[in-house]
Amino acid sequence: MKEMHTTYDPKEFEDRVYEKWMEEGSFRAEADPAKIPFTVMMPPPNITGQLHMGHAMDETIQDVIVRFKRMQGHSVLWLPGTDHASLATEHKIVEKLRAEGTSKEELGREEFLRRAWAWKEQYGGTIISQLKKLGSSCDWSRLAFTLDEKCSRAVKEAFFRLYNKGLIYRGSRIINWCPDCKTALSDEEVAYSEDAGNFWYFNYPVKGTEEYITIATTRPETMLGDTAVAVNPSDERYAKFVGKTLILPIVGREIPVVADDYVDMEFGTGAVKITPAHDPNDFEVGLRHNLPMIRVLNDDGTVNAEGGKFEGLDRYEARKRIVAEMGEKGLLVKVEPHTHNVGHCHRCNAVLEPIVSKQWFVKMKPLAAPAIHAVMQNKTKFVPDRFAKIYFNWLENIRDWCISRQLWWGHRIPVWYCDDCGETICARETPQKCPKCGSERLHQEEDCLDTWFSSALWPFSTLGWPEETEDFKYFYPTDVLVTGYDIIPFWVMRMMFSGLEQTEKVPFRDVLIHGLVRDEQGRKMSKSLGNGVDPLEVIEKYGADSLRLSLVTGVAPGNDTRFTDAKVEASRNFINKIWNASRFVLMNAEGEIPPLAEVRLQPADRWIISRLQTTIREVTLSLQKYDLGIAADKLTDFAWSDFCDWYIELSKPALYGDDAERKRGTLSVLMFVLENTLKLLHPFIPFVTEEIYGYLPHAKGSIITADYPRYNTKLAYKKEAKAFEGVIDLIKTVRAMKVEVGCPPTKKVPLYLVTEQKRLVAVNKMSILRLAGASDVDFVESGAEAGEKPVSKVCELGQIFIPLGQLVDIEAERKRLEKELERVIGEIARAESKLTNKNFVAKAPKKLVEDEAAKKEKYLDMKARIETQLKLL
RNA sequence: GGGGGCAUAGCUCAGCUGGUUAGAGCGCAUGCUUCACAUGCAUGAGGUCACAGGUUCGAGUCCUGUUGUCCCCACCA
Repeated sequence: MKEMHTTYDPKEFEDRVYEKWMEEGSFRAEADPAKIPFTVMMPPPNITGQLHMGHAMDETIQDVIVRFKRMQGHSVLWLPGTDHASLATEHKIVEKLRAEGTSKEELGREEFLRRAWAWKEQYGGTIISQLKKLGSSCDWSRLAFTLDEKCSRAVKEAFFRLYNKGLIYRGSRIINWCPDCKTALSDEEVAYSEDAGNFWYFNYPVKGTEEYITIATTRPETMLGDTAVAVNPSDERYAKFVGKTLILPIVGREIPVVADDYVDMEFGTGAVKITPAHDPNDFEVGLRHNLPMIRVLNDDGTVNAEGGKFEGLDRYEARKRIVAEMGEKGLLVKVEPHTHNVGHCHRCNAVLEPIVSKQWFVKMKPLAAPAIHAVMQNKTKFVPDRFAKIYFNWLENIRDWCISRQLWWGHRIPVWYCDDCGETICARETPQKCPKCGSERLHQEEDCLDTWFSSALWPFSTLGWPEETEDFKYFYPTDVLVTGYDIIPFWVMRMMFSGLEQTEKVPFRDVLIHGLVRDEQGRKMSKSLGNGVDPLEVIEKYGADSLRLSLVTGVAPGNDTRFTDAKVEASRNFINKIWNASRFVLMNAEGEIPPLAEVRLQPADRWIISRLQTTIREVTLSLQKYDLGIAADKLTDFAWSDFCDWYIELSKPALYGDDAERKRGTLSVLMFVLENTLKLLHPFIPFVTEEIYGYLPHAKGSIITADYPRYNTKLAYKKEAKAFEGVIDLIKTVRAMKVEVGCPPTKKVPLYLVTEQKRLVAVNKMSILRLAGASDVDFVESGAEAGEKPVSKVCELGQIFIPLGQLVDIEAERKRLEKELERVIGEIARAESKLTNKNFVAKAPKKLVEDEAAKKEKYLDMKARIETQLKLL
């Protein structure tokens, strides 16, 4: 047999183990009718992305679930992929081109796309290799990309269907425009932040009078596009002006004063300049009052021809000059500092401009309704369910989705226009001629679709939809979607309504939501703060298993968590423990080890086997509920405390003793428990468990495809396990007594026991001596037989006496006993108060009442013993 | 303005549908170099579960309110 290294060294085997899994095809999914499918779609990371801690956690959670289900015998498909991330990627490539001294306009669409694909080939794979480092057991043979042929086909199909149902339309509306990226954005892609700015108060002269109306604005440059001033209809201050005409300063345009409820009398001056082309609210006012819309900004944020002499200036330069000119004209009343929420581009952080523009939209109301119902009817469940509320809140307040982007890297909108008759044609394939006039002079819509339009189809586009492929039939709908709460509006919601609309099924049964990984101080990890921790560096230092375990322990679903080195270290220490415990078992494993069924089990054996069964049940239940943190907690507790600290220590007398049969029996139990523990641990720490599994003499195949342990009632040994807890309690009590009286732990002491469990103690005598640091155990009827000046303590098995002679400080011993007595009396009082409560006895479950009565008896017995001992002192 | 989270040991956090003496890790104290592991072992100190009410035989857990704190959405030009 190969020898295990003396220390746990993940670098030595992690890559090798992953290679082995790949070679064995362990991740490959098959549509096996004999099995129950279990499907998870990986949230596709952006091809531009680097693996960050958020991914690491998301991936780990999925991998734990997927490995668990695979071991349970499901036909598991975990489908990986990447997102073309149209805006993010295009932004990157544009920057690269700029550095090379060229631009996308210069290259033209075709050449630009060629470069983009080349870029994708070169860098798009990095995140994939990083996922492998983490141990992700996804089916790489099905690797998808939102811009590949399969997904593109689905996108066209979905668009086509929505268009024909009238759920996609083109129209001029106020949208969020990024002057840097030069594209429209959806409402969800706007990031608001409180920015310091100013409030400029301007006087607008009333035509033909000496009077003015004072308005306040945060964006003076938009005045170039003002087409009215609005006041509240019930505002008496301005009643006389309604219907009058103002002269827009600088521009000289005559604009009306209109009355509209939208205006808040309390805010600012109570008079609002109206710029319908550059503000969503003004846009609405403009529609109500039939105001002209005058767009004054170009796509790059400079002033256009409508701005007269300001044409060509950047918006901020124009702002400065306009303010200056208003000042010169004596129309600037005052300037106040003012912080307000400003929308920024999700991608490049530039300040967005609301601009009226012709774009494509998805009509949301008809799509949102079924998505709401599906969750209400529990067809899809959020875990934790509080996120359903957030989901509802979003969908109930949803507005139409702007899906067109003025970008090239993405799915080009499948719409063509006829150059002759102007007909709009939506088609799956490029049409040859206009169906209306027959003209062959057609040109395709220039715009691309929002990246999220293709992501929304991810659960089924990756399976070949709209074709009824084997994969689609077998693996769809998927079982669980794992993602962070920040993605609900972008993605979860859109997959839900898209899935329901296109496939008439919910795309997933459960949505498992996790929180954010924060830094040590609880701050969001971000590029600008530079506080992000690179998962790959952590893997390099501690191994992937340690990182994985640290990311799921002590974490509740949906809650944020902090990443600390200390946590990873704790995980590493645990894994090292497992490594060494395994090494211990294997070092002692000599000769033929009989299977568990052929072994006569000792009380300690039954105890650890029982504990294992309990752990199997608890861990399985927790994992089924997606309580990974609880599962990991129970598991580490069992493995470290019960197995390593107790059972292995208990096993040593047998292993080092002369009784060959008992030794083989103990080895059998050690091997059985170790193997099962490794299996339970495998989803969390796959590499090290696979590596150790390879050393087990009985193990067949790989642990990744082994059967997950099942709770076995026959091995539960509930009563015996409970009885054995008494032995553990005895050992702990003796240890504590020795420490309390200052007896050196190395000094072996004789024990005298008053107990009714003589057999149990006798059978475990060697272990008790070893673990408690005792020289001998004798049974007595009372403390009087326990030699000179014994200290005593009651424990579950009865009462322990240790004659310590000189070592004992009588006064200290009395105090100790009195304190103990006090505690016991307190417990008796507590139990009694419950038992004398008629309502408790009548209404509480019988079991609880019985337990309470038993407890009282136990404490009464203890009390009597302590009192006797006090008298003896 | 709307929605949501959090408040439990010095620190970071678990605690499911109400029922043990409220737990873990780290830290702290004390003691252990024996052959799996000092990335270890043992023992221990440390909590009026934010506050006030309520429901209940019974509340860290459910309800109402208060305070503090964080997040998301909307947004006053």
